[in-house]
Amino acid sequence: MPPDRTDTAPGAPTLSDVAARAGVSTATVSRALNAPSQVTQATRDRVMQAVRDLGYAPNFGARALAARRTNTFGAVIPTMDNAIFARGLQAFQDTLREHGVTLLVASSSYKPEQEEDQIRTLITRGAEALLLIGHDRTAAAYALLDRQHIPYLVAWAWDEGAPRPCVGFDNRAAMQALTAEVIALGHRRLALITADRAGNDRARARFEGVCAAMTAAGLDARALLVEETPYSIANGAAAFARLMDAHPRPTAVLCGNDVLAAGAVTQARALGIDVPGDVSVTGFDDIELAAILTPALTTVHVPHCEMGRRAAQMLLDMRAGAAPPPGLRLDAGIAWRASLGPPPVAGGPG
Amino acid sequence: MPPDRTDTAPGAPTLSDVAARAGVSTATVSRALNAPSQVTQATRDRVMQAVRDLGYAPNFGARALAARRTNTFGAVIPTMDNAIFARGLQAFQDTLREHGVTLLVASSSYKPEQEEDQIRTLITRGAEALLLIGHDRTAAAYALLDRQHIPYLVAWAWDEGAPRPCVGFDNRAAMQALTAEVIALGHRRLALITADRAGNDRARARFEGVCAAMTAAGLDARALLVEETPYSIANGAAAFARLMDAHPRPTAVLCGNDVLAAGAVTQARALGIDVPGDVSVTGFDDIELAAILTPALTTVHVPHCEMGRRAAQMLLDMRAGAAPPPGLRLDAGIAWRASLGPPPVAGGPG
DNA sequence: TCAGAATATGTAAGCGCTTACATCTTGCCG
DNA sequence: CGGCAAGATGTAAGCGCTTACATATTCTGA
Repeated sequence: MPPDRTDTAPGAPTLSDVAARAGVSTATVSRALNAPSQVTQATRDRVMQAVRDLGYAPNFGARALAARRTNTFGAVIPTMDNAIFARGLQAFQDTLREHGVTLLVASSSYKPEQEEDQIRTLITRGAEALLLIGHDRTAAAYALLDRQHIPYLVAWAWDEGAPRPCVGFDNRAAMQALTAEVIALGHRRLALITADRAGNDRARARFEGVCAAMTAAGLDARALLVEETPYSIANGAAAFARLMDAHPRPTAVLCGNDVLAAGAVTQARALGIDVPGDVSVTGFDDIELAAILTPALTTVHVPHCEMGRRAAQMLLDMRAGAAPPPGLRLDAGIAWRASLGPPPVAGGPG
Repeated sequence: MPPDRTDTAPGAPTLSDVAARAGVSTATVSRALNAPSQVTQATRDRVMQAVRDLGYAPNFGARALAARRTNTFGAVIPTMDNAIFARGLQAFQDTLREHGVTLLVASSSYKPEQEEDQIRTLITRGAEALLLIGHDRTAAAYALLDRQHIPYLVAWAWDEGAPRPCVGFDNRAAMQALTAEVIALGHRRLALITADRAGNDRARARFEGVCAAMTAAGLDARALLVEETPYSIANGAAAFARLMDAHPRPTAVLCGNDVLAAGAVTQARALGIDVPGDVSVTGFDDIELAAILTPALTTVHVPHCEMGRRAAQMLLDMRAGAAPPPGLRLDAGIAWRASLGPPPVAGGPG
């Protein structure tokens, strides 16, 4: 006979409430829930009925504590404000779910200390593996990850000889390729609207890509006009406005991502500047927004979904004890749309 | 002297590892972490040093189990794919954080069974209160919430005499007001692109608002062309294309939200249809996208931030034992932009 | 019919933490 | 200088669950 606790439970129902109601032990309830095949059909039915009657929901903390596993992964992304990480993360999550793993997402607002905090929070909540964006973070954050023996993977960035497992594309090479196309169209006076480069290796790599392309084409990279501002449409618009005050004006404004580019394109309209007739604009990321802007944005296409899927697979393997895999490089191509064209003849009114 | 456990801990460091290293008991470590004022400065320093040395991160589950509180709230939103809920949720989260509460977010993909699942998951993970979107959900979901004694709040919807605490705006009235303006501009042939109305009381309310405005203006609501499709830009575009095949064509296409409207506007351009010259388009929600579309979208402005803040405050009060508050009605106005104008003269080419 | 295998269920020991309570210091006052 | 309040720290009992192990119970074949 199962133990018959006093049934004056005032709080939420627990396993033993269910056990009492079903007339079995807590062990049997636990098995009925987690390993149904080990329990008689009849018993199982009784247990399930009790679960339903009581509106029982297991206590995750207690379960994790006892079972010493959580089936939970974590991801810390810089921001949820825009859609940059949305699609990749969705694919990541979907793949994890197929393997019975829940994803917890936190955001760092591009602040290193906050990222460290969020990593700690996710560990605290039982994350068995973590997805992180880019390589830049505090030594303390890496130390914490090591001390806790948490497998982690850097995504949205692939670098030659990176010392950590990573999956992504070569930000530098992709931006260099796009810039080379811009230059090939005849543009000579270039500008870049970039996110803050401090603490953001992807932004730095993209900046370097622009410089490399200029140098390779025989242009002076020091002549690149640079506006640095946090990612947002409004900031992109403001930065674009500042660039249009330069003399001579740039004929092409490269943007560190599509959100900044959206601001640039919108601001161009407000200023009565034709894109791409007067000024060309390019983005980076190829989020949904890029295609519905007017004009539609020429941008670097990032393989969001594949990256998310691969990241999930790699982390699952690592949790299972696989050796840290080598970096996985994915291709980022160019999505050609309307916002990029040749410069105005005679270099424009600048 | 504190107990000196064997220090061959292979896994992540625990409280007693920290205690051993600092030369104190686990109770003292716990206090140093949670109630620093109860511990001598010297002891506290020693503990903190040990925490740092070991890379200790507390175990949330164990803590929740012992302390019987989690300081965690949950929210189940229909989707994270688009930005509809982003701003409100951000405000909700920010307000909670000010009060030391962490937010866990889950999404239901507009599926009732999945929502029930997610509610259960959040409860399982220790949510002490829940934010839900709209009133429509399974009886089982409500039963579960009651049985678990979880305070919850319905947001993004306010209804006359709703039987549950809610905070939001009157979807029906807002859509009716916008439709009345459309009609006042001279439009007579109206169409509506709406999300699936089954299981979505907001979508139904908005539909009813359109009908009510038509009836009030002496038009036959049965003449309203309705396209029902899940929220997405692509679906909005497809629905718009179908509507443009109607004879006679509608002169105004109302959309159940801004995402559908973005699809409609984009598709109009693709079809060579001028907005608002040939056809007017309106949205609902006033997300960031609305302002940067071409033409910018006339839409219903929703007080996202205030709603999020108020929701947080109400739920915090409820957790503290306050009686369920009466529904809180916020105002939703109209954001006038370029996509709405008078119908073409002579009713257009339809 | 019965031993022994296979299956179903119960018992009870923690998982890592918090906290009521007990114990030990310290400081202060008469 | 004793005694006691106040403060600092230690002890140990669980929180709700899983799971190794022990204990029925049923089934199988000779």
